[in-house]
Amino acid sequence: MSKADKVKARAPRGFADRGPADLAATERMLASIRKTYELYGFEAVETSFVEYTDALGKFLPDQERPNAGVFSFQDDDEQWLSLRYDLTAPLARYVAEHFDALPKPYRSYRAGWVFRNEKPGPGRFRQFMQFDADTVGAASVAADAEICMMAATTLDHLGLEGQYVIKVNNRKILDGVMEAAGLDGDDKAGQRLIVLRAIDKLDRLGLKAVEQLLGDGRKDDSGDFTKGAGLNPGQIDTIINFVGAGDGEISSARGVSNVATLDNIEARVALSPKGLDGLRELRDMAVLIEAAGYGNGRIVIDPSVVRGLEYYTGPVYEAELTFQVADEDGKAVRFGSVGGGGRYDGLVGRFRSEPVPATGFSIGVSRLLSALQLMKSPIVSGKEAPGPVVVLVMDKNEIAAYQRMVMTLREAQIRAELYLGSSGMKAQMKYADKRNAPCVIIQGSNERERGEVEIKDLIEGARASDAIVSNAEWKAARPAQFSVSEAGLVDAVREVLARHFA
RNA sequence: GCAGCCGUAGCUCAGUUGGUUAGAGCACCAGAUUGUGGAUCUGGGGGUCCCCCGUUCAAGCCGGGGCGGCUGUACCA
Repeated sequence: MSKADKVKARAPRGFADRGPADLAATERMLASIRKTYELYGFEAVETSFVEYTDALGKFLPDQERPNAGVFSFQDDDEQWLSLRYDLTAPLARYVAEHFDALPKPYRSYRAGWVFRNEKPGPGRFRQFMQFDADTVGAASVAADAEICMMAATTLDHLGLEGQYVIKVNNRKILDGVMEAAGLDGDDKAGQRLIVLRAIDKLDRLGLKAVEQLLGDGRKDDSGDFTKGAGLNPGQIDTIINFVGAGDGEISSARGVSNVATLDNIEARVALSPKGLDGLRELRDMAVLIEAAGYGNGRIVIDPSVVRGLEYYTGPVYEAELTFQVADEDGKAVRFGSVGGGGRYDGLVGRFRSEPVPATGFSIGVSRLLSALQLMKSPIVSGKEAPGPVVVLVMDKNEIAAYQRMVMTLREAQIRAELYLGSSGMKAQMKYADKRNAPCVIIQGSNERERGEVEIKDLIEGARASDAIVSNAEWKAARPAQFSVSEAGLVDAVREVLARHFA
């Protein structure tokens, strides 16, 4: 078979493999998050990767095929199925399906993979992990406040204290502001969407760009033109005034108290009744947040937060990391949002006759992990676990004896393996080195006749090699190597391990 | 989707006005060392020069089209 006929080995774009170091780091991070969620009284639940597409609400208006952003396929009865694209819609399905059996309010958490068929980029994958917590069946903003505080606590427990901000806004206020700008009515729905998207870009593009996007439009660096919302100057003023109510400039409204921000909004914008309703909700939340001690910089009311554009109905939140680090090339990396959420009072109600209020928060696990890795957090960069002890095969006729040594080590709860390849001793040493083996066990005919085994401490040996220049010397010295009786194998290996991993 | 930049070995890249059999470093494998991971030296494997069409005596290099990657932007429910 010529090489041209061979399949090219490559992961599909937007999908990533994960090695042992990443897996261990992820596991440590997830354990910390899980512990916090449990502490807050949330219970675990898991739903399937695949849902009926209509349960996700992802059919296009023509009702014939699913939205392009969702991985979908047809069952043998022609029903459309989709890979879940978040954990919220499936939870709504789960709660509706088991409504009678669940305690209300129902407080649950879950971690899992979600899939989006979108253009991937740095830090953006088509398969990624989210870790959600939701309270279903509680209409009170106390539930929203609690979720925000738990998000803050979670990041605190991950060692990010003082390096993040949970930003809070309310979709009702956004609607109220747009109504105040004369953007109410069904015929202006498209325009409202453009306005929300423009506000959402404040962080990334700045105030000037947002103004352009609210007006005629904006030309970006590549020369590409984005059509704007076409608002008149008065309308633009109303929106910009509102967005700037945090600290008059941009989003991270540090130094401005939440109450002051709310007063600002009220003073600057003649909100509609719906907007005032949202404002009152945020005031209630601010009181709870203040009382619990989260008021001072950890949870901040920020008028520029928009979040996902469809199912949110009330308070929305976004967790943003505020520090900057440089990547391997020395370029500054902005993490942006590592999580977000909000109130979605209509989602469960799609399955039931009565409305079911709900609110939740979602952590982007993959993105948070890379942030923690770039800032060299101890949670993800903990000391690497030692590899297995490798028993070398010096004599292929004695494999049964080597296998017995492996079993003896395993029975003593020591990670161990027999070298299963076919190469010579040098290659076996290289193998053990690459496996991070703390030591190797060597028994050739000489040792066997004496009833002994050689133990070579690879960590100590590597250290000793620094001082040695010639290979002859290196070989002759056999650094960090000693001989024990076969019966003393386990004790000797334990001693080596204790030397390095006590 | 739109725009800009870029496609040569597993990785990073060199390759003259178009001219023999396309190179380097790193990585990998082996030997020097019949039983010792480092270092050194020697050797080796590995290429559809992204693909197709065209121009030419001759294309990695020139032209057209396609595909892929990166960046920005849009979309992100």
